[in-house]
Amino acid sequence: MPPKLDRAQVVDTALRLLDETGLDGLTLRRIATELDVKAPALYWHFANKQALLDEMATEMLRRMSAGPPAVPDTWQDAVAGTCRGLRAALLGYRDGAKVFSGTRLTDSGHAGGQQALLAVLGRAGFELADAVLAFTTAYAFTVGFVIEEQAVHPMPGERAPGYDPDRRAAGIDPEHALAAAASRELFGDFERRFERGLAIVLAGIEASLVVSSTPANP
Amino acid sequence: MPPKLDRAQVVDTALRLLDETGLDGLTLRRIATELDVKAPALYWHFANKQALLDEMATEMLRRMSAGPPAVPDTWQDAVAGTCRGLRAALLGYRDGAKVFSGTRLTDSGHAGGQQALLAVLGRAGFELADAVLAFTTAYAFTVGFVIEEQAVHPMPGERAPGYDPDRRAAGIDPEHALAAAASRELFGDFERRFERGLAIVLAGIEASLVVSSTPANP
DNA sequence: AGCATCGGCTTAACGGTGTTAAATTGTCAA
DNA sequence: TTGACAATTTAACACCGTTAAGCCGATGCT
Repeated sequence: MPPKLDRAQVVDTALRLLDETGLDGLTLRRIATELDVKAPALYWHFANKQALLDEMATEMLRRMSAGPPAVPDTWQDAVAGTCRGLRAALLGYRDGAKVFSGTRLTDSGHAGGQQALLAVLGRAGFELADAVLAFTTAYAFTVGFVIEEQAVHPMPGERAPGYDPDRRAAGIDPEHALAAAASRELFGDFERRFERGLAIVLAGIEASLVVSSTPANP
Repeated sequence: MPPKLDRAQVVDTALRLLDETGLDGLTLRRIATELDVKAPALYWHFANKQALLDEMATEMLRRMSAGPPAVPDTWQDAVAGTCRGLRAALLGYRDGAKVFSGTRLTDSGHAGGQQALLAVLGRAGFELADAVLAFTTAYAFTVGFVIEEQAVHPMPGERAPGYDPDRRAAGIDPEHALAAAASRELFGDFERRFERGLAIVLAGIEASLVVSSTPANP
């Protein structure tokens, strides 16, 4: 019997469904139905649901690295490019950040991208430990940022209920005028805020870790 | 009939149970049993499970702010103190970061802490927008960091299965020697890495946002 | 005092979930 | 033709969040 299913196809469908249903609505039965198959069939290809989610997260990253390698000129470009790519990958699917942060990556294929980034940092004069510290810091910032971003914007464009900045500000004790004004700032313009936050992290890396002040592009 | 239950007590028990069972194992029936009550009773006090989780997250933060106000000398101390407090609060419970990042805070009580932090930043010469940017960046870093930290250390002290650094490194394509070496760096010494990452963010804020170099306390 | 109100809980049940065991089908090799 | 084996279905289990209806004890009104 020519197998109807294979792992890649399941992952693919599951990712497509994720956008429609969200992580909570993503059930094995629903995925199976979409594949014209009964739910237990999935257990032939995956040990359990978590294994499928892991593979989904891995596939998300794989698609992020899919583009042209984009050789960067400076280590700043390399780190920023990786972070922008990661953010784009997570924003590419509803609840992408939550799926991602809840899983263990199954594939060490992304080691390639990591390797390239570390190489660039090394060439720019970073010790290995410093390079790791630098990119994990930028990475943590990115994941944390997108998690909050997707809490407000489940999908790019649409806005989650209950996250209207003005309503939110109105609910705050008027004694805390600053916090109220801030909350208005908090829920908009994620694109810009991400870029500025990223710039902060890069500046911090430069200020804290770059020892030999070799100019990036002599 | 003197009510057996009240909201605070439910939240308290749920938080205690969270440590034992983890977020996945935290069911309404289990919480109810622990309170010597049947599951539907909880619906008298909470609209649904999500509402309970929201309140749990809020309570976590409330306990973080519980300590002495800790008036900081510099804006760096203020931001760092807040981030350290947040990390400690999230690490205080198993899956704390996941619970937290999956919820909308119910209480604007934490606006007080926010207010204080913004005030310190304002006094240090930050525009409001810059102050917000600064602390949200530090905040995003903190949340992202702890999420990864708790994926490796579900509870402080114990180590998640499958996250042994050496095993992990061994699984990596030997072509990517850098990445392999890095992965050994990646899973240890979270305390130190957090502090260094935080220092990076602070340095970045200083380099990017501090315009008028007025001393913090004139 | 008697009666109605109502807060706070229980019992019973619904539809749905992830997961397992066993039976079933189709395909290829001997 | 028969047997092995991969891939799927059928049936079922235990448990989940949630809702509806009923019960019981306290409280307030007349």
